[in-house]
Amino acid sequence: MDAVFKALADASRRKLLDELHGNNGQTLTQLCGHLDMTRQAVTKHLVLLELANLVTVVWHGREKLHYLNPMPLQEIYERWIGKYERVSVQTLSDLKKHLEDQEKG
Amino acid sequence: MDAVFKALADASRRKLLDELHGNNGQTLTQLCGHLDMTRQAVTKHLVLLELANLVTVVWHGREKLHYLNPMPLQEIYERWIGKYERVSVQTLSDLKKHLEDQEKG
DNA sequence: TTGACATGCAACCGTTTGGTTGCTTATTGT
DNA sequence: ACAATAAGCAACCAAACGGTTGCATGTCAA
Repeated sequence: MDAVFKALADASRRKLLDELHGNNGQTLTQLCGHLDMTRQAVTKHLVLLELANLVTVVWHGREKLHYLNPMPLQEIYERWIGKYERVSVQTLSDLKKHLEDQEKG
Repeated sequence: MDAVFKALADASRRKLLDELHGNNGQTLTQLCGHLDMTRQAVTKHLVLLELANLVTVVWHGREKLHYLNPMPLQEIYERWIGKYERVSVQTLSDLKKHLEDQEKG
């Protein structure tokens, strides 16, 4: 879980996921074309994505094909974000107003 | 968006959100009770959560009350995670198998 | 076979992060 | 009035992060 959140914390890595979402199975050099940094930097980002299981690699000769794996994202939603759904947004603004009025009066 | 992902990247901060989810409106010292670090460290975490708009603060005398705001989480789901929902998980394993068979034969 | 191409590995570097300590300020309750 | 409580501010530190450069390895195609 921590690895997934960490992986998502960087904009370049989210961009890589976006690229694969648009065109799955790209090679490393293809992915490098979308980002303004060296191949090695992209490699490092991809390693983190692989560790988080967000990207799976298939070697094809000398080419490394990258595939998006959305499973961890669904898990994060189901097991983490989902539980915050029922927190009332109204509750907060109501309470804030209440306290402010209380201090004035 | 980036601030939210960054805020969620740390386990201590996610724990703080969890604590507020269980018991909303806690003071700073209350929140410190749940984490094994100094008050100042917790403050820093809370600042990031506030910047990400995940936590809203209401001052009440000398006490700082913290409230969970789940809105950014819902936005992340709707505007980011949601779009990955339709990526077929099957596609990947199928392709992987295909390529592996291809290389053997 | 050999050159070009796709990738890996390792060392290095500045900045950010997560935490600490020490001190200050402001509110509260007796 | 004053001691205790709740919190803020600033400096400092080690480790992690995001990126670079230089070189090595393996595969393909002419």
